[in-house]
Amino acid sequence: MKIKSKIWIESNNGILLSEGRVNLLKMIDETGSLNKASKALNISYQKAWRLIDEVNKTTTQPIIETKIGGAKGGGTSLTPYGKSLIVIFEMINKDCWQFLDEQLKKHLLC
Amino acid sequence: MKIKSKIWIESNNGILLSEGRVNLLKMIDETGSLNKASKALNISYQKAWRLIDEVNKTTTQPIIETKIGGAKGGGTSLTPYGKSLIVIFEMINKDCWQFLDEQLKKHLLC
DNA sequence: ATGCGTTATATTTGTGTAAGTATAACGAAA
DNA sequence: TTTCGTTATACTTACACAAATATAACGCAT
Repeated sequence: MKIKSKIWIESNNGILLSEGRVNLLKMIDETGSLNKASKALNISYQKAWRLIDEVNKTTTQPIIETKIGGAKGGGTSLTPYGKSLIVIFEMINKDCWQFLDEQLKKHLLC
Repeated sequence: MKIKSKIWIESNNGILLSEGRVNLLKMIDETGSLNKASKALNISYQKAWRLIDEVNKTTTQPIIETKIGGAKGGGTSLTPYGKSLIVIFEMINKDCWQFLDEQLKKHLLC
């Protein structure tokens, strides 16, 4: 018997952050490329791009920087703001899980 | 900017409770019939039945009692255990929302 | 015994989202 | 100026899941 949750943060322009998006951002940070990140997460580049595009539309400050062309073809990296979003989301998510586990125990739902 | 969540409780046999299932249980309690409850929630009877069937598979104690046939065709009602599940789930859900709102404020994610 | 409204299922049909395909643009380096 | 790996985007196809359809079973009441 286990309690689970999915949390996400949205503005009036759409979804800003969810678990999948945060995973993608983390992978971009690791690989320095949206293309590599999508392969690592086993999703299509197109889907990854769409997710990031949506995230971008909801924020005023940019969360990523992209470079097109060049010797290495280009790349994508996170802005400091983007990195901070990951940290905050993961903290809230972790705390939420802990909170829910406590609630389940408290109400003895077994 | 708003934080949202979906919570659900699952056992090793499948999902026990989620928001949709709780709504359905509440409506069954109000109407005394799975058929009427499904119409009230604007979902098909088949979907409602499937949901309830899954819930039943995850619990040892029964959460509903069904009657087939008879003058009024039959009906479905909640057991005391079923009613208590609703109360507990809604309490946890409400508390979770409040918790998340506090978290969002705390981290000033705006 | 027939009708009725319900529960209980299987089977078919639809639909919305995910996946796949295709292609343009870019710019540093050789 | 050609090559390369990437970002960026449109368009088509596939598929899982929801919805719809169909039908059986049930048992009280008339």
